[in-house]
Parts: sequence; C-alpha cells; structure tokens
Amino acid sequence: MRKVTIKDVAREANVSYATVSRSLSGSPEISEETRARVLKICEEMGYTPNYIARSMVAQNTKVLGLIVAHINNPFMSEIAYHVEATARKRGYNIMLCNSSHDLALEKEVFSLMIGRQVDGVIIMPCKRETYENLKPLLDKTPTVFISENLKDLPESYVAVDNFRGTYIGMEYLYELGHRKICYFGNRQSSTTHALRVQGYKQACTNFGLTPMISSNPYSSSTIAHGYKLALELFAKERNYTAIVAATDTMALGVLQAADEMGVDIPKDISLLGFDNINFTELPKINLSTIEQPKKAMATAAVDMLIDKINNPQSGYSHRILMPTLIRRKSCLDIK
Amino acid sequence: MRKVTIKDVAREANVSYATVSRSLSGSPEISEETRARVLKICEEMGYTPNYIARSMVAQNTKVLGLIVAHINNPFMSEIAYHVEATARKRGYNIMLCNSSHDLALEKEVFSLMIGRQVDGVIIMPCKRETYENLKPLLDKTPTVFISENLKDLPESYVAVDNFRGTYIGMEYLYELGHRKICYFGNRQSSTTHALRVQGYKQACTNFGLTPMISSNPYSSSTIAHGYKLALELFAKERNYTAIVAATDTMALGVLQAADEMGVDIPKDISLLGFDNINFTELPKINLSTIEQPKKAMATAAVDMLIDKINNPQSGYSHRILMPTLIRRKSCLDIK
DNA sequence: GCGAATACCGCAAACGTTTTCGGCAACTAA
DNA sequence: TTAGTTGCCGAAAACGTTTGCGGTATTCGC
Repeated sequence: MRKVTIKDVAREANVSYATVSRSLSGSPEISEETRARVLKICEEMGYTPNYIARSMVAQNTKVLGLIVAHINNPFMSEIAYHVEATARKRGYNIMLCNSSHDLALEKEVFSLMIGRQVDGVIIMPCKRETYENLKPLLDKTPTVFISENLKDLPESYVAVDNFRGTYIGMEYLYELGHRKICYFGNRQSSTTHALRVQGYKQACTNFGLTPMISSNPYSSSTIAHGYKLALELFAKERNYTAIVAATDTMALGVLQAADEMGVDIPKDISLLGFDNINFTELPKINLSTIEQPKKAMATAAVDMLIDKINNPQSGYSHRILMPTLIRRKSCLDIK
Repeated sequence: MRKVTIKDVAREANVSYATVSRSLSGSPEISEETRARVLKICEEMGYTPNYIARSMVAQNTKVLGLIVAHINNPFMSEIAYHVEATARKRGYNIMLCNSSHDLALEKEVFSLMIGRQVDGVIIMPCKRETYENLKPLLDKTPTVFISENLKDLPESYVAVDNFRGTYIGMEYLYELGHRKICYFGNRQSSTTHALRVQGYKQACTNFGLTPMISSNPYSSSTIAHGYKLALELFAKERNYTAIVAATDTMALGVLQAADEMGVDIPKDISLLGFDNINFTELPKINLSTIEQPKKAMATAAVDMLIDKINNPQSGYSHRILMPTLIRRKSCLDIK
C-alpha cells in the first residue's frame, strides 16, 4: 500500500520534482508541453498529492476542528452537517470530536486539535465554563464559538438572538390568549439559557404577567429533565395554560409526562419549544417552537473562522441571527 | 500565533533536539535527570508536539476517515459518536465527510481522504453501487464498510443480521396473532434492504402467510416514502393487521399518514420499525422496533479497521451482529 | 590500573512537498 | 555580434519530527 510520490513521477518523467510540483500547481513558469506530459504520467501512475507533506511547508493544514458535546444530538448534528459541507466548499476538511458534556474532555480534545495543527476550531461549548476552561489555549489557534452566546467576551461567536426567541414565543402565546405561562429549564451553566429566561421575564413584565420559572439548576436540557419538571407541575396545580420549554428536547419530556398523567396537549395546556430539531414536525409531536437558523449559523461560523485565519490580527466579531416562530399544533388559541 | 517547536525547547534546555524528542517519547536511553529538566522546560514554554511532522516520519497519521451519507440522520450520528469515542480511546482522531447520498461526492471525499493520508476509512455506503463506485480506490487505503451488508464481497464490513431482524419481528407479530402483514420499502439499491425483505418472505413461508410488499424501487427510506406508501394502503384496503417498515424513519411516515387518515396505531393496525433510532421511545411515538446494536457496530468497525491497518495482508472479515426486538406500544396483541 | 562494557547524548538523514534562487539556452534589440 | 531579456527548468533549503549510528565519559570487573 506504498503510495506513489512526486519523486516517483519525476524519475519516470525524467524531470526534477520541482517541475512535477509546478505542473500540478498550475504555475505559469512551465511549458505547456512538459506540463501535459507530466500530468499524463501522474495520471498513469495514480499519483495523489500528500496533504501532510504539503502542510509541512505551507504551514497550514486546511483542516478545521469541530468540537460538539454530542454529535448524536439532532441540533448539533444538523449544525455539523452544514459546517462540514460549507467547509469543504471552501477547501477545508473537518476533524470531529465529542466533548461528551465534560469540561476536562473538552479541554483535552481542544489541545489535541492544536497538536493536530488544525487551522482553526469551531466549538459548541458544552457548558458555561467552557470559555474559562479553554482560555489559556485560545491564543493557540483561531476559534469561533457557535450557538452559545458569550455576551461581551473578546472571542468570536455566532448565536441566535435567544432573548428575542423566547420573547416572540411569549408574544405568540399572549396573542393566543394565554396569561398564565410557566417557563421550564433555567439551566444555570449557560448564558444562552440565561438569555432565554430574560426574554421570558421581559415579556412577562411588558404584558403584565407574573413569571413562574420551574427549574433545577444542576440538570441539563434533557428529555428526562423536562419530564421531571412537568410531572411536578402537573401534580401540584394545573391552572397554567401554557409551558415554554427552554429546548425542544425538554419539551419532548413534557410531552411524555403529559401522556402519562393524562394531560392533553394542547387542549389542557399549550407547549412551546425552542430549536426546531428533527422530528418535532411529526404529526404525533407537532411541536410549535422557535427555529434557530442552523444552516445560516453553520456557514456564518465557517466563514468567520476562515476570515480569522486569514486575518489573525483582525479582532473578533459577534454575529447574532434572528429566530423565527414555527406555528404547529402544540399551542392552542384560548381566546 | 507561531507555535513553539522542539528546536526552541532544545535551545532553551541546551540539549540536542533528539534529546527532547526522546524525553517526550519515554525512551529508556536518557537519564531521568535530563528528562525531568526537558519536560519542565516543555511545560514552561507551552510546547505541543506537531502531529503533522510526526506523521511525516512515522508514515502514519493516526487519523481515521468517516464517511456517512448525512450526519444529521439519527442512526448515522449515533454510530458516528461511538466511532469517534472508541477511535480516540485507541489514539486515533476522526475526519468526517458527508456524501449527501451522492455517489460522485462519495468518491470525491474518499479520494480526498486518501490525499489526506488517513490511516484507514470507515464508510457507511450511501447506495448499493458504493462498492463498485469505490472499487478502484479500495486498495489505496484500508477500508471497513459499516451497516451495509456486502454479502460475499472481498471487503471488510460490520453489519447487523438484517435477515434475522425482520424474521424475529415477524415471529413477534405472528405470536401476537397477526396473519395479514404488509411489508413497506423494498429499496432496490441496497443489499441491506434486500436481506430484510428476504427475512420477511422467509417468515411468511414458514408461517404460511401470503407476502405483500409495498414499495417504490426508486425512493429512499425517508419519512415521505413511508407516508406515501401508507396513504396508498389505507386508501385501498384495510384488512391488513400489521405493517413492517424497512426503517424507523419510514415507520414515522406511516404514523403521519395514519394520523391524517384517522387510522389508529396500534388499535386499527400494528406497526413495527427497524433501527431503533432516537425518539422512537417517546410515548407519543412508542414504536416497537428492531434494535441495531449501534455502539457494538461502531466499536467493531473501529477495531477491525485498526487491525487491518496493522496487518495489511491479513485479508478481510465480515462481522454480523445480532438484532434484538424492542417491544413498545405500536404492536397490538390481537389474539 | 587497565580494558571493556555501559549509559547517555549528539549528528544527520529521512519523510514528501513547495518555493526561492540561480543557471542555461534561446530569443530580441541595437 | 553582443548585451540584455525572457522562458523554462534544476538544485537545494525548509517545514518539525523520529531514529539509527556513532562518540564520549563513566563505571565495572579482575
């Protein structure tokens, strides 16, 4: 399985290997005659250029690192798809690592990628502490954070307007006649979630509603968490007419609890999610939710990163994209 | 953003860079005294070894390519997670590419990975023609196919026993009293699917049932396809008591059609899926299905590949894992 | 106290490219 | 004819490692 190198081609073509290199790179200082001959021999011998060797002299790898908490999470995998696709369009490949929601692991794979000489990394933080966790490494390679809002931190990121997301969700519910709306899932370890809560609170203030936030600071945005919170709420009281879940995943947990407790959604209580992940559009689920423009976020992140790679001194940028409301069947008009 | 190299460390420590290299690699022919001193200086200077340079001399990259049709597919992303995790445990990193169900693209990214000098690639074929498509390239790098059954082809693969999968599904339905069972989705372009159909047919023969296969040879295993087939069936006749869908995704389409046509699953008709993807366990879905042991498949693929990398002349191997039945609520006992 | 073994470390080649520099031949201009 | 220009190509350095080989100083055995 020994690969044929540029030297093999050079020997065969009876030229120096500089000539072979120039033939392939489309350099002007070579005659069309020899170029054609060299290219033909390359073809015949099945030569494929070695990116590793090229990286050595070029001092770049044309590889981007992508770190996600867990690729088997519909939101992340959709982002990952678009990151890979647009990166490839731009001449880059993707090295993928999962942090498995573990800060130590996240740091480890980040270092790993630096060792791998990636030209830059796109990271979807696994926790709020990610920034502090990675801080000493951030000057080692261009980095763009995605999906997590870092507020005024001096690092590039792209995120959705989380505040506005829950706010327009609340507007929608208010228009439908809802006045007792409960919020699920103020995860303490995430700025993203903090902003969503702020959007909720602001809407409550503006619409004259009394906020009610149900959460467990230590739990994550899982199905199990939504399930647990919903179970508690349904057991206590049922005078709320709507629930706003911090994520679609949590909303799925709410659905599960409702099913078990004999609570009908949306007849008994309305439910709004956030993210618009895969399968929420299924008729059996039919979850109204706030869409994050995942493709736009992914391409923006890739382009920001490439820009940062090409202009290392150009500072940082924050890109906030607009969420949109997806009206499906889980929110009832009760006017 | 210039990185500190082994030479910088050597100069600082006043030793040759061979000594630095040996200190890091744990070579015995170096005194503990100087090793400690060198390691300390490495730490202080923030030295991280350059894998690219290492790859040049080692003639390997410790990178594995992973090609999937679409990472935003719950089955593939779950496999991808475990592939990445176990590869990392074994000292390898993952380069990810999507083929987007396109043969030309699949070939292109495969070549790309060869150029990238990956030590081997794990590929989830996007179509049946994948093997012929990639054939001229297969001797360029060790390759393991995953999830797709290649029958007797001289290439390594790991797959589930698809024949047995549908067969045990049929056994289950038969035990529940079902005698009129329809199969959805004989996709022509996949051996995997052909085997599932065979399992269905064999069960029909053994149990004395008359097979009924509903399919469109050109369509894929999508929600839309399942939806369309179900719509057709429900419009024509309803004397079938159960449907076996070729994949969970198709089963979700069936669920959608049932919902729209006012067909109750499982009261009116039972439904069995295949794959056990994410979210099928949700109470609103609650799909009985055939589980593919995704983690076991992923680790098997990685280990097979590494074995093949270390023993290039050792031939090929076929690893078939056992599917298991997941009993949920979509299949009714009608005895 | 002497030769031999041992422990430790440096030199330099090698991995497969790209690119700078320079050289040679042919051509142009006077 | 000659000096200058241009077109094309080769030699060699460089990228950051690893490793075989050789060399030196120290230790050991007798």
